[in-house]
Amino acid sequence: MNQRQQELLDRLNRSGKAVIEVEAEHFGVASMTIRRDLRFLEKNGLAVQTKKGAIPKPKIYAAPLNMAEDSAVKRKIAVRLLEMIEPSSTVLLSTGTTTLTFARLLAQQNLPMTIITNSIPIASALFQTRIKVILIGGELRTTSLDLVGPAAEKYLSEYHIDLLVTGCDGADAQQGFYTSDLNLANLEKLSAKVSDKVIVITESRKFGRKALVKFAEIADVDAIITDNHLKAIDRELITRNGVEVFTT
Amino acid sequence: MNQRQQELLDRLNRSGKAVIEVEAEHFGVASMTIRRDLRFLEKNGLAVQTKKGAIPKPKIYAAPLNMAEDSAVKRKIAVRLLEMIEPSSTVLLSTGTTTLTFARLLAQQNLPMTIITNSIPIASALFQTRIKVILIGGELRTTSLDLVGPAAEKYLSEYHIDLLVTGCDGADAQQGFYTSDLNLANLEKLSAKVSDKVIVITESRKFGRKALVKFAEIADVDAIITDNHLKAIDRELITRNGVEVFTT
DNA sequence: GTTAAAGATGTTAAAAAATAACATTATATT
DNA sequence: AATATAATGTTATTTTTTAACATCTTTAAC
Repeated sequence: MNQRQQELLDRLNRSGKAVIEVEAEHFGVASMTIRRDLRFLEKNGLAVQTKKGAIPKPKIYAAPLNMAEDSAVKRKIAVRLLEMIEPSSTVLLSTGTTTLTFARLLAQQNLPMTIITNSIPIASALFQTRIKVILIGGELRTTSLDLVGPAAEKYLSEYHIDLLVTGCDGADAQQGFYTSDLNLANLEKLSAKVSDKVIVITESRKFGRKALVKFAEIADVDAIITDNHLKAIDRELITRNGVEVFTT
Repeated sequence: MNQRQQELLDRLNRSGKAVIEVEAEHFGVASMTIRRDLRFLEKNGLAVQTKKGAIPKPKIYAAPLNMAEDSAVKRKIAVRLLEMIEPSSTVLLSTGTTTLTFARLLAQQNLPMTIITNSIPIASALFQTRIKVILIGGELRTTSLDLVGPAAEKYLSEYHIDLLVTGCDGADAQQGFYTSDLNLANLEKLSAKVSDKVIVITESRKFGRKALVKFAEIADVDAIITDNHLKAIDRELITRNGVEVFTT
């Protein structure tokens, strides 16, 4: 990378964008030269070419965080859960999109509490709040920004948790809760074991969809928070197990 | 925003990019329609139009993340370090801006190796590459997205590392290396202990600036990689300790 | 139900931008 | 200085984007 390319990259990072004609003027070179420079920067993962120029390459870790948009349904569930949280308690918040929505809500509340999680997006969402955040170490999954594996389990086994809050990929009112990753299922089982109380938060549409691995029986949990489209029969089956059901 | 635009945004966020012709095909509409949709998404701050399509709008995150831009000096140091890395080795990459620059370089190379780190940005930068990433658990610092504390130390103490790569906040050619956080210093000391080899990468301007806590003597490290503005006297003092110095 | 209006989508010609190919200039090497 | 090599500039060609307008769809009013 030559002097001009470096300065171009610096200007790009400083201002957030580069316009070919403007840069060609600034450096006193042909626009073709700037085109070649931007091509070079893109090739090296430092920039992304846009319509008439380029922008800095979006940092990789930002993208997955943006992926999980908060849906209206998830936000309602999160608000319902918030009412049930004891201030100053220690909560284990497992990876998932609904739990992430809840974490974003918590960040706004800024309560003095401790959150333990295996999700990088959740930890990031709680960054620079009054909440003390402990991230469980482990192997980074290639499918999502969270940590699982034996090391994660070992790490977690030394904690004692007041409340576990987790989501699920699938649920059945008689069978229990499912996730699509075996490693994650193991971690979830252990999480429930070290926690005094377990709450599952999930959209009602997850009911009837079984995923790869079961990580908990219905009776293993203390409460389920879901939206108001939960079928009456499912609700009946759950409460029969002594599990509380809260809807939005 | 209509149904198609919603789904288009969804696909955009999921895959990280949208190509006009591909999307037109997928939705069974004219490419002009997708152009109009992307124009709309850009206008609403949800996407940035690129050469033949668009990417999701890079969200600006907390200041500490954005400040860590790759500078030309850091990139040169990172390139120099890359030449010295054994493929398939296990490297402990400590938190820092220079180490983050190196991680970004590594992500482009996509070598089959294992990286252990206590930095969330570093772990994220290596997400979805062939590199196996292990994130050390611990307490999230409020000043930067990394993990420290007794739990982190306990976690780390069970590993054996080929090579530790770390930066520093301050350095002195006679006294050693400094950082501004006591917890981090403790972790750094332990990191050096569990590693066969230690390389410090740092900009030469850090020399002569002492920070709060010393975490290593000069003689504790095997090599230092810095830029070519390192003073001759500093270089002399370092090599006298049997420590190799590489400059860009 | 009909009809007008507004909005969305499709089509195509014109404009703009990007590329490729080659010419020229600068830089490095011997 | 001669030569090779790399970088930059120029321009013709191709591709992409835009703008303008035609057509189709939806909505709302009557």
